[in-house]
Amino acid sequence: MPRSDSAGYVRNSRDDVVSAALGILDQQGLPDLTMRHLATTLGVAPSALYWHFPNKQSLLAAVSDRIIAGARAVGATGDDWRAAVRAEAAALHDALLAFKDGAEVVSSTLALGLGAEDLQRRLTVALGGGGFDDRTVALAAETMVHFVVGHAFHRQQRMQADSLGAVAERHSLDHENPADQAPEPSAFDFGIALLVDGLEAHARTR
Amino acid sequence: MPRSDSAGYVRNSRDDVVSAALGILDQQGLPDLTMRHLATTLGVAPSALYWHFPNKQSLLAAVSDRIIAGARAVGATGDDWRAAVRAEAAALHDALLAFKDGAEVVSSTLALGLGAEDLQRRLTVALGGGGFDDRTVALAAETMVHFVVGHAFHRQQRMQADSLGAVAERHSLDHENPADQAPEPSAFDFGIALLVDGLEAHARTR
DNA sequence: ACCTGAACACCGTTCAAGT
DNA sequence: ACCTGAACACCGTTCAAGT
Repeated sequence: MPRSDSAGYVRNSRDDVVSAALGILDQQGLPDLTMRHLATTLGVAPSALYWHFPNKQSLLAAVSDRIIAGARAVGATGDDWRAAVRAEAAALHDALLAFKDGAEVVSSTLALGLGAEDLQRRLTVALGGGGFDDRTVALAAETMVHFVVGHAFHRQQRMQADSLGAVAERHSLDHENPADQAPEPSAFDFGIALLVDGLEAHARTR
Repeated sequence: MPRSDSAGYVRNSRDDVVSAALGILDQQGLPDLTMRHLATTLGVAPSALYWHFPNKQSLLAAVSDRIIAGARAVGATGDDWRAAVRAEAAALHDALLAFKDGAEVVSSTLALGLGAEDLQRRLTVALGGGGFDDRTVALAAETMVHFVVGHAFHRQQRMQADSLGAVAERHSLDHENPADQAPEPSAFDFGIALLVDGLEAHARTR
């Protein structure tokens, strides 16, 4: 909560800045999340932001961490590691979709190695229930991260493109059955199922 | 090949522009691939580029298409669709890594639906050899595209980060065995194998 | 602890005009 | 067919200084 200083100007905490950034991201999108725009929203000069963050990338990393932290906790699923992995992947997928351009922000942060490690960590934990060796778990988690983020990114861009233009042609075969009530499994579920099945096959050959 | 005009200034074709852009991308990286820098390299005013391309994104889409077109042709692999899929994935992966920041450029173009369809198309064709139904092929291809691009992107960013800083800590368990001679299968091979195995399992349950 | 003010060194894009 | 010149509306970042 920004407070009014005795000196008359606003004082923001680091968390205030991240919250304002998330607001701009969700309502206007990543292209409008500029340091100058963010500063204006906070009622502050652009240079003030550099007291809280050394640069824009680290701000985006903090935003990214908050997006991932919003992923719902997955309840105990008994001894079914396959269900646990699927649930964890779905929770992370939903968290990326919960904010406009969320997947893109997390993708760039992840690529730069600046944060969002919780994504990989949660999948790693879920996969741990399968009793695979550490290397297998790590590689499978990495593969899933690429798929989860890539899918969400692609989906979000498509939504934006669709809402923007009267584009006649579909550029993907994955149209998610917008009207159906009992649709076939989505492209996301399919991809995750493929990976889980692959892991089971891998386990049997040892 | 840029020619000198009778009027005294250079005349570039659309292909000249794309080639110059690829050169800057590979030698300086995506952040330095600006319209102004590109124009300077071509000996032309920035506004001249807008005769060839309506905007920067469409320029990047053309660059992206050239990167994908550089993927080596995969020879006939007999009747082994698994080998064909693995070879195709590896060829595309290598093409993305052949230019600095290549994966990032292709990723953004792909996300915006502006090009790079050849990526999906080649994997789709390779998967066709497995005799799956069309929907399965399309979804599997999409899953693989996300993995191939995501992996290459991540890897390229890591290389850049490593070359840049004396960063002590590893942020991934995938360290690619830089010195080993007969290394374990790479994270890339592992991911692809997982997907191929998953597809086979899927096929058996029909 | 948090912010201002001014500056530096850039961006992508448009458009009328030139050859 | 391809380019110039000038302009518009922006960027991220630094730094000395203020309270």
